[in-house]
Amino acid sequence: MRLYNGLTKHQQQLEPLSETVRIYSCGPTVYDQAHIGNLAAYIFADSLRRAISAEGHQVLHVMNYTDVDDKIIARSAKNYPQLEPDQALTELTSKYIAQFNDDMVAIGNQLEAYKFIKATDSIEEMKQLIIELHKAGFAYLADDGVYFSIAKYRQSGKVYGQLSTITDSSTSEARIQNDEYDKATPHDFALWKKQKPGEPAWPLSIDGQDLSGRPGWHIECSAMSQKQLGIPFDIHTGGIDLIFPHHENEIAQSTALHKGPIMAGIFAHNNHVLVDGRKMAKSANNFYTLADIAAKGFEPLALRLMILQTHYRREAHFSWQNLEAAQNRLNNWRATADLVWQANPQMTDIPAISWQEAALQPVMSDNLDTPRAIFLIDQLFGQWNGGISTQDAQQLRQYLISVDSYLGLNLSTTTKLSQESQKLLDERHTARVAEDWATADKLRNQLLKADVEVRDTPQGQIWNHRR
RNA sequence: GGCGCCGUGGCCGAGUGGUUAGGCAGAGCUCUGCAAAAGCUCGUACACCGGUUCGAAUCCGGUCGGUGCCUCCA
Repeated sequence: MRLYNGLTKHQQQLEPLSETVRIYSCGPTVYDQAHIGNLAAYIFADSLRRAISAEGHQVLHVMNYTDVDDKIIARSAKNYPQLEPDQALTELTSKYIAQFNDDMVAIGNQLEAYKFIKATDSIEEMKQLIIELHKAGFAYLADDGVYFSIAKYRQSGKVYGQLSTITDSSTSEARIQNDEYDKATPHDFALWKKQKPGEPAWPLSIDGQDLSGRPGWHIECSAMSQKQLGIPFDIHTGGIDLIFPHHENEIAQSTALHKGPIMAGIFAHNNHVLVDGRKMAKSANNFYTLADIAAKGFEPLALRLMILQTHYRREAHFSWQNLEAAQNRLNNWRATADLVWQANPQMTDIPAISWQEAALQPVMSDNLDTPRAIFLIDQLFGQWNGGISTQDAQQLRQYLISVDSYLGLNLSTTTKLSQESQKLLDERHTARVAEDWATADKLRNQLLKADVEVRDTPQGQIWNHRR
């Protein structure tokens, strides 16, 4: 498996650090419905893990739920004013965690393949890390919380900003203006924020000071990844917008106390989903959710295919036309999948594109080249319009399993025709042989009502399930 | 302002020096009793200007346009 590493800006061979490939994916902040752009990041992470697994590696894939942060606190206070802050928080986050899990399943991600972890279940580890960072001189106390010192980090010989290649001069001006916190320097970031009135809080005391409050965003991922995967682990994923400051800060926190390699060997970031040329975002109010897609009659899996048709390092374009194209392609692929049940002994066709050429493994291990994989599938599937031979049908069954293992489109779940439908199909065959067109057409309509489409070829009828 | 990325036919999207990628959408034709996600054909794409080269969508320079991060963000 070759992967582009944001750390080195080059592709490299994935060489597992241990028997199990350890992946950490920055998960959702559970204060609202995920939109398509958010989901794209998880489709990417899921595809990556699928590909690594398919290569025969054991994988431990951890994803966090960020279930405490400023936005969550604000939203929970607003939605549940009658509850205590911590109860309101739990109420809100549990609702959206459930929603997120539903979305994950809907878009074809393998929920059972992840180890999920909530930030609020790792507060102790976060506190411990903060205390150690403070003890080692990388953190300092301020009026409103605990901060990480970039200067101290650099003094210790470590590099800050290697992912984003960001410099002091490039950020300082913009950041000072937005600086609401009591930082020593603009780059420094909060490890811990002291409680304000009406906010949930966890106890923390350093140097005898009561710092009760909540963890900063970045420390959550550092503590959770370290707890679940150790240091260093193999791959860290997230959207490109997480490169700075989130991942830079994670690296600093996780690396400050360690000698040797930094927190993860490979950082893999997916690009944005665009709408009308602009990044889909809550703040821009140009986002769509799975519910919006469903309302227009499209399936979440069509969205998955639409996302996968663009390489993860490139910007993907969301449009209804694009989604429709993906939905049609998905439907056509399913129709081909149904051929698995319709092997025709008369057919001797051998695919013009060989099974070997259509193998997904080589292209998927080439930096997760999903567009190429889709092209190969198109090539292969386009060959059985007149029917499929017994041997090809058998191989197709195997191929579908492979497609599903990589792309998660559930093509191999194709089901046999029901007995009733099969009976109608047989009757229609008889009617056609007898040139009783009226009956044949009637039967075709009956089948359609059972969501079975039929077409006639010189070799006989071919059916497919309608979605 | 700093650091990046991108610009291919209606919509996507491959293609890193030399034959039509492909999909979806559209038009026409054909096969078929009709129909069909069937077959065939078509629109002759590569932002612009230079340069390198026998030859560039593909390399180099510039121009224009778009956009991302720098603030919560997938």
